[in-house]
Amino acid sequence: MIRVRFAPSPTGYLHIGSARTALFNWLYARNTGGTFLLRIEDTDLQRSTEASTRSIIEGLEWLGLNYDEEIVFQSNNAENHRRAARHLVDEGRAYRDFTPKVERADAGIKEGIAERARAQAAEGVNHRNNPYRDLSKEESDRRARDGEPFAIRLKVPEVGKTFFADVVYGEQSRDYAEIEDLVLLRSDGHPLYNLAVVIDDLDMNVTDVIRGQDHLTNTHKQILIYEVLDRTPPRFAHLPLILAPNKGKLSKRKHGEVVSLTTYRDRGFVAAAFRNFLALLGWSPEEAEKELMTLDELVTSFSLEGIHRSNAVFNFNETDPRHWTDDKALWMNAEYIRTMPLAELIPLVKDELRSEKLWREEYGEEERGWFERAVELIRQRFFTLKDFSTQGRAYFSDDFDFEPAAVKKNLIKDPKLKELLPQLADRLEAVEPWTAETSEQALRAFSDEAGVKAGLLINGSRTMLTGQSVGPSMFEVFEIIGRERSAQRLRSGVPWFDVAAEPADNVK
RNA sequence: GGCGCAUUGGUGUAGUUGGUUAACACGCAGCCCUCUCAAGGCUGAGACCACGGGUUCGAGCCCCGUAUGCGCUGCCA
Repeated sequence: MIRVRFAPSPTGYLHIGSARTALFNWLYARNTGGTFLLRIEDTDLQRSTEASTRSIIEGLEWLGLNYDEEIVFQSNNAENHRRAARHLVDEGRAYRDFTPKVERADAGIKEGIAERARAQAAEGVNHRNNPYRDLSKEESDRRARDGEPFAIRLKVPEVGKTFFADVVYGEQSRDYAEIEDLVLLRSDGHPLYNLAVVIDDLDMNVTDVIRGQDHLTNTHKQILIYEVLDRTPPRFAHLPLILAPNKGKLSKRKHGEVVSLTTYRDRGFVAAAFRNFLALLGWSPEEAEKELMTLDELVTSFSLEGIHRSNAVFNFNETDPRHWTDDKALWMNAEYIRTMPLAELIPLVKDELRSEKLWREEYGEEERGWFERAVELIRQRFFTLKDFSTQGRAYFSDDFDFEPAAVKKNLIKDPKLKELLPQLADRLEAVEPWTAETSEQALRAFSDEAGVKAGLLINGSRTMLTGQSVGPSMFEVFEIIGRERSAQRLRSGVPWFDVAAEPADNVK
């Protein structure tokens, strides 16, 4: 029976790389009929926050990745970890290190470590030269009893190698000489990552560890711990990383909110679309020609064998509103918005309108039919759910903005429109019944009489009715907006001759 | 510095046991459609498969080296 876990550390929001790791774990569990677990790795008390934990849970919920058992908080298992560490000391597999703790500033730490490693390499390091490594049991016990602080380090054997077969990256081995005597327990008694994961994965009977490739080399240390514990390690499958456009690591500090999963929810992504997109980053199904996949299809076609080894670049451009995130993700979201069953889209649109105070209860009741037709009409050219409340605003409210460019191009350009549009309103008011076809007949007849091109009236009407220069077929718009509202808007006093004098964004 | 991992058009990917015009999607350009913008249809540009050697009748696929990128190297996870 397969048991997998997603084990994020709550030191920030859930970012898309972690979200993908969660997705893959979940897909694998569902594909194999296994169990998907969630463990919050909050052993770093300084950096862990409750807000992060919430963001992780919310994110998983949004993506629809339900976990099968109670959430495990790693900090609750600290006593287990300590017991294991002490046990290893008793067995002589680990030792107390009485070296005083050196504080490290978190910022710039990577450079510091690399530099130190370089310096050590230059003078020939021996990872086993810790003076306390071979301290006699008696003295070690005595100093501990006397209250001298100590960390517990694993006593890595002098010679040998660790091996494991990664499902994605294949056979891996690492010489013991490459592995330092890692700290298991801090001098303040806090268990550290490598010990904690091993103990908890064992506790939770995890059979397959699926996680980011940044842990590939850590795995050797964990294998070592499994060995001294005399337990068999789980299977490991490491995932390629998701990189920023410059092929660097995705980070909050450098890249901001584009890397946060909740940003996608908040900016109008359909969860199914984003999930679909994420699944294709670093994995591809056997029938690769199919990219738009339902959840069921993802579940049935998912396999660890389809995971790649090379990192994937996630494109985005914060400065360009049109390409603020990956083009393909945006395309996929649009594809979902225009093709998903209307019944599934409606609730999402409802939430969006509600959050913008555009939702009216009638839309769910007597005007439900109208609402569905309106959504059907406008969804065809939307990219995100946000578009329903921005570009789609005029369909749900009489209080909408006019795009200055649209006003200029479709209204101000031809002064005749000032008289023609109200006249068109008169004509339309007489149309019976009110449909796209009848309004089209009326408009075309009027344009012939007036001796102007239909396009002039059509484009002018579009801007008068929606404030925009682009949108669905105008006659469909007439039908949806309704006869009275259409006529009213055609006559409404847009002061377009004064417009040019006003600041562009004040045009209303 | 050491160790590890990776390397197919701008991006995501496909490329069966090495076999001849390197495929698909997004993006980009153009055309068609058309009341605009999308969608849709068609067409196109864009990759000497990181580079250099080798093995072979033949290599994107195998081997070696180099470069580049990424990861780990912490009493962070």
